[in-house]
Parts: sequence; C-alpha cells; structure tokens
Amino acid sequence: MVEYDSQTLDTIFHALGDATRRAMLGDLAVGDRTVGELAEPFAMSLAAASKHIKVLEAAGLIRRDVRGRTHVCSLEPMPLMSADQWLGVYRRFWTNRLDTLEQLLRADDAATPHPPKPPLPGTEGE
Amino acid sequence: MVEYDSQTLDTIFHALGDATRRAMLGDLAVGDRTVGELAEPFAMSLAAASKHIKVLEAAGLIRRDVRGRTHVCSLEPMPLMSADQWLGVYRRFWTNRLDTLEQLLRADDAATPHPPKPPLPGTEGE
DNA sequence: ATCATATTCAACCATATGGTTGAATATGAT
DNA sequence: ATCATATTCAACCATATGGTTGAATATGAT
Repeated sequence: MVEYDSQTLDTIFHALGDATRRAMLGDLAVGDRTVGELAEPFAMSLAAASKHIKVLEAAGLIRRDVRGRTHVCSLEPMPLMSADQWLGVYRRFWTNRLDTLEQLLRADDAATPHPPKPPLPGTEGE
Repeated sequence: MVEYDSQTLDTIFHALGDATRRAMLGDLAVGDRTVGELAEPFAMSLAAASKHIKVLEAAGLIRRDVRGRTHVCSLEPMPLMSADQWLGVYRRFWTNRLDTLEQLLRADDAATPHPPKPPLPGTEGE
C-alpha cells in the first residue's frame, strides 16, 4: 500500500518542480556523479548547484557517498515511486480522455468516404 | 511522443507540490466542484483557496466553467499524464530496486529452515 | 430597487526560494 | 609543510509563495 504522507509528497513534488533538479536526476539516471560533475552543465555557481543537490537529497531522491574530498551522488528512485503512485489514482482520467479521443477519430474516419490520399501540399490554390 | 517542455513540467510539478492543491484535485476526481465547495474543507480564507485554484488552473490541471456567479471547476487530467510520462523514464529504477529486494527476501526465506509459524504476539516474554 | 451570495482584487505580510560572492573546511598531491 | 582541489558555509539579495483582511464586482433572489 505504501503510505504516502502529504508532507513527503510536498517535498518530492517540490524537488521535481525545478528544471535544474530534474536535469540532475536525468544525469544520475545515466550513472553516478560527483557534485562537481552534476553542477558542470549549469550556468550557475557551484554553491547554487550544491543547494539544488541538497534539495534532492532532502527529498530522498539521491544518496551521497562522501569519498575523501569528493561527494559521489547516486539516484534513489523510491520517492519517485511514491509520486508515481499518487499520480496512478488519476491514470483512469487521462486514459478515458484518450479513449474518447480515439473513438472520435474512428468515427471521423468512418464518416469520411475514403479520401484517396491527401493532395500534396501546395498543389491546390488557397 | 508528447513533447514535454521543462517550463510546463515546472508549473505542473510545482502545482502538485502542495497538499492543499493535491487534495483539491482529489476532490475533483470525485466530481465537479464550485470554488466555494473546493475551498470548504480547508482552514483558510476563500481568497487563499481561490489562489490555489488559480495555480491549478494555470498549470492546466483544472478547467473552470463560469455559470452565473458560481465557477464550476473540473479535473483536466492531461498535464498529469505529462508528469507521469516524465516519471516513467525512472520506472525501471524502482522496479529494479523492488526486484532486488524480493530476491533478497527469497534467499533469506530459503536459508531459514521452515520456521513453523511465528508465535502469536505476546505469548513469548520480551 | 434592494439585499444576499459567490468570487475576485488589492494591499499587505512573513517566510521560502534560487541565486550571488567571498571565506572556510577538508582532503589529496608534492 | 605547502599548494591545489572539492565542497560547503555564511551573509546577502530579489522575487515568489502562501497566507491575511477589507473592498469591489457580478449575479441571483425578492
């Protein structure tokens, strides 16, 4: 059942609500990264990137392994699962929406008497 | 493929990063609600709730139908699908994690020589 | 016309957020 | 011991966020 308390979800979704942090997670999906490596792609100070990393860490989305003077970060996926589970409740809504859309397209298609290929663009006057 | 530009995801995840707003979505999952109905469960002013509703609306998560003096809100699920798709990239990470965990449990189980049912709670001294 | 109801607006406030810079800390290399 | 590298800390700043209150707006009911 995986208990999701709302404060945890607040922290997780908040952490995901920033493009820099999502990009960092994307980077960590490829492999482990030091703080410096995580910061490198971004046009901001190391201190700023360090703060983002701490937000991710606080949300439980990454783990930090201090090896000497470098800190190696790795992806910690379980909080993403919580977020996914929360979203899962709403899945039927968008699948419904898509099904309805598909039916409309089918009906539309059936109503159209086999258009013998659309004309090439620009061959018919406006 | 559903293009997800990062600014859109920022807005969506940010909207989801607040318990009040998630609860409102939960309410709308049951059925349509007026602004007043959406605000009612919360210990905050109508104006504050109204702001939350506007955040959800700006993220495209709800639609508003103005009927006379009441505004009827309804769930708009597609942005949730975008969020879900973003998360989907990471699904393999948590399923991996769960698989590993399950294997550990199996190995553990196999190693244990058939414990003949756990004792009832409280029947053995501390 | 008058009054009640539903909602927003505007001004305000405290705190959080995302950034900066310069100094501090801790480890590694010579 | 000395210097370089990796990272954080502290102080600061502008803006965003989530809340408040009182007034305004717009519609509905009588």
